[in-house]
Amino acid sequence: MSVKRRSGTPAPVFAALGDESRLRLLARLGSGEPMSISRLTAGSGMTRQGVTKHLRVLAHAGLVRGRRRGKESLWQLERQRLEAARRSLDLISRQWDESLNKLKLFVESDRSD
Amino acid sequence: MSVKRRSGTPAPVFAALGDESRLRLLARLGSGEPMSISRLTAGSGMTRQGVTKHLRVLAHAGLVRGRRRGKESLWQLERQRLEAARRSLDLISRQWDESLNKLKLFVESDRSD
DNA sequence: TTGTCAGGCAACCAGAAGGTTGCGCTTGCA
DNA sequence: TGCAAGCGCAACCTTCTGGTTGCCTGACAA
Repeated sequence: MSVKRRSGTPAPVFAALGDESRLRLLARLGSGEPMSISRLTAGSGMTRQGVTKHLRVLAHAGLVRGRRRGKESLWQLERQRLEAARRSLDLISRQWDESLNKLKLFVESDRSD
Repeated sequence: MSVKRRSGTPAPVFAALGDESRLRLLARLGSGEPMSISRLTAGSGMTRQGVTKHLRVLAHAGLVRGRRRGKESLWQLERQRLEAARRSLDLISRQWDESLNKLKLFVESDRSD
């Protein structure tokens, strides 16, 4: 395993996604090629350091990855985490469905008319 | 529309999901019947007020709904938000895929060998 | 009517989070 | 060799957040 993460809980990923600025960064990164911090900063309405902080949060959640090329550092999306998060939502939703179904069946069989 | 929400951004929903305590509450609520605050508090390791606060956050994100019955207030999941959140993730992921594909096609057609 | 159970409201607190500024270090180019 | 671009680090500030405690209100059973 290359990245140090306890894969047990999806909360950190959701927390990382729970900020407008970060979602905007993800959207910009989603448009294709890796981008440098300066480029991400331009038109973002905040400081380069602000962008850097957000990128680190995203990276710590495994949603993004950065590498250094020359004097600039290029960042790109890391897709697997998004899918993992989606699977978590699926799980919760499905668990809920099953419980509801069981409950419904139980209630209906209980009427016994 | 019954709930006051700007449906533009999914960030609040993700932010609501980005906390372990709240995920645990969702999991317990996902196991079927609506539950009262006292019942949710039991075994949660925090105060009733803490639980109440989290429930309010979840409710504000549209993930949960509470109604009063007699002297207790019953809470249950609200599934549509979960699906909406999942769709948001789908969207980001798909947008990314498309961009990557375009880029790949472009690069490959550029080689022209 | 009185006691108790379930909640709501408000104040408070410590720590985390979003964001900025200042400074110093490399990389690359003229 | 010198200078500017791009970045990292650290300190700082303000606001938000997770959680608690204290007190008061409403529902209901005896």
